[in-house]
Amino acid sequence: MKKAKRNKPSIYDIAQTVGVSAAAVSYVINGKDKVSEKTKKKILETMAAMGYVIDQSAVSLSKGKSSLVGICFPLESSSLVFSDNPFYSEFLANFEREISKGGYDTIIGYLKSPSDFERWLISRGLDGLVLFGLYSPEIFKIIHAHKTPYVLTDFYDPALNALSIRVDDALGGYLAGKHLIELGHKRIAFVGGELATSKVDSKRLEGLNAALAEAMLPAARLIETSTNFEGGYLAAEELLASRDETAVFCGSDIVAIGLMRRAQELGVSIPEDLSVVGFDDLKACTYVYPALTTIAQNIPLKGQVAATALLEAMNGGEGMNFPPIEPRLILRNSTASPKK
Amino acid sequence: MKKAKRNKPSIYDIAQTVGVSAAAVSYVINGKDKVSEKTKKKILETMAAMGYVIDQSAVSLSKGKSSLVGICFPLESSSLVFSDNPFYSEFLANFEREISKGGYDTIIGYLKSPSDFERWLISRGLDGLVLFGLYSPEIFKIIHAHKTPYVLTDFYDPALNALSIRVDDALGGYLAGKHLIELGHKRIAFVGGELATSKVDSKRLEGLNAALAEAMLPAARLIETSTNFEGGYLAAEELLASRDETAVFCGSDIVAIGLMRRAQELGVSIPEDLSVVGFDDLKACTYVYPALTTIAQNIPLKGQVAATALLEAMNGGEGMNFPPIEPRLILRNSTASPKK
DNA sequence: CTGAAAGCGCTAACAT
DNA sequence: ATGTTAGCGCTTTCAG
Repeated sequence: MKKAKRNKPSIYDIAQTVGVSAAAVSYVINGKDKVSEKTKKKILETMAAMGYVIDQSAVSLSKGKSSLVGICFPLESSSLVFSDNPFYSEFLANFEREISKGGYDTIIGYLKSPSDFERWLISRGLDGLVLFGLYSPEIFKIIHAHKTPYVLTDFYDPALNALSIRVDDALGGYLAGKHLIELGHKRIAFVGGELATSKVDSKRLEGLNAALAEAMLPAARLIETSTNFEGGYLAAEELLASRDETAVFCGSDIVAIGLMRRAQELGVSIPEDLSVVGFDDLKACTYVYPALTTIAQNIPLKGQVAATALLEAMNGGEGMNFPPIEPRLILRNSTASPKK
Repeated sequence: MKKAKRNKPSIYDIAQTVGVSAAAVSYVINGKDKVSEKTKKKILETMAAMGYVIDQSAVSLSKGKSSLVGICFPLESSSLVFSDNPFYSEFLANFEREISKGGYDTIIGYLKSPSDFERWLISRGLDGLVLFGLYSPEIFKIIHAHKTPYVLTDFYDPALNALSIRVDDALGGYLAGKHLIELGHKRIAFVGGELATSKVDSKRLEGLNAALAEAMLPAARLIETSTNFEGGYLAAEELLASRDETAVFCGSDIVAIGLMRRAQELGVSIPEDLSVVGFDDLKACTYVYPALTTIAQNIPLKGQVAATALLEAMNGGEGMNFPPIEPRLILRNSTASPKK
């Protein structure tokens, strides 16, 4: 195979012009201090002069380390989760920025079949993985077989002793409940994803019910829907069919936003007729009117912590489980005391 | 360097168990029909049986082709453009899905310094590039020096004979103006990014003014701001300081959303007191209340076309410039006839 | 139709 | 402190 002549210089080229061996160049590149200051300096200079740039493929082949991490999004109901819920892109932006400090590039992927996943993981020689959502045992088997460090987000399976970045969802739910109760609400609904598959939402509901119980109030009415705008939009109708509740807590902002939207179309005004609180603290919370009161899970921090944890894991540092991120209530304008 | 024993099989391993040479295996992998059906079949079978997965680093090193494309976002004012404007993530989602059909993985990056950019481009051996925003001539020099195919989005420099994916921005502006004029508005404002750097917004304004001129109406009042929620939010105050205009056309939905938000806080109701139309057709258009009337640029299509064009370019197919995407008006609830 | 072997750029023993 | 050399896994002439 012939490549275009005179492309980029290799370590041999620079070694040759400096008058040393390729190994010497490799040493200075890798910071092994096996080279005298003098030659090191000369090497560095010629590298700059000749515009040397290391070839990652070669490094990868030689070291078995790609400096690539994969981030894998669930492929929910064949829609692009990415544009479904801004949560993902906000997370990605912050994760990427942090992991790049460690010299890693991020490659994105969607979860297709296990065999596609394996091909993706192996052929690229991914050094680490970030996984969103739920994955089958088969997937984990693959990951374990290749000993790839990974971090899970919002994962709750205690059987799996894995790094998991999450917020204290139950506390978040509790906070939301507490806030609504203090405002004087007695009947509260919860709108979230299918509890069977969304552990996160289960926890959030749990927290809400704990607050309710503490105040001797009845447990929340539960409405399950899909975790996106449309889900919230649809749930609004079900919620408003009976007007027993004066407040609703949604498992995600995007659901809350959809719900508010539909409620307004149906003529119920927020927060006068209905208080709503969300969870996540997306940017979009301030896009809507009234601005959405929510439980912040500090997405930027989450992205950053995930990166830090993964970096740690890839450097061999086992254990190092990060404590859950503490959620907090962000007061905006979608909640108020009930009218009557 | 010793790697953990018995890791993944190489073509040698599979060649050995089949009883042929490594070359034969390589041939079948690459679909060169230089191998008899019989052996080909046996090779395929053992590959499956042994769980063979090709190593991209090796391929990349050998062929000088990484099967990786980079997508580069501007790093505006040190903020994460990604969470600033959902446009980017919606584009990315669709681009990624399409390009992956061609066997490419997408690696994301932000534009840092030219030398960082070069390091990124070269060290990963990127096969193609998608560029958002404005780049210095220096950057293009680098790209050209390495002969990397690329596609630009929303780029208007005719001097640069490059693949560029864009919508007909002027037509979009015209459509927006026409709509507002037909509604009976006589004084219209335009809120967009700095025209000096945003060619896109210049074109959109141009189109608006063309419609205005056609109707013998005065040109639009121009308010420049930053292209994000905060920008629109701030612009609202300036716009509403004088109440001469009854309608406003914003260069991007995200700006329109910020503007609407602030306007509502200031007590002006939309569309009764002020009509607003955006540009992009983000999902978020329906999150807000009233839902935003906008000029759709069909983001999914844009992402898809960008991928197709890049695929084409990477396969040597030069030229192939795609026609601009045709924008269309999406009627929602943020526009109405002026009151008086 | 099949195999041997050189080479892609870099790393890491193992000398010297 | 520096050089030699054998891979890493795959592709691709060039010979059979």
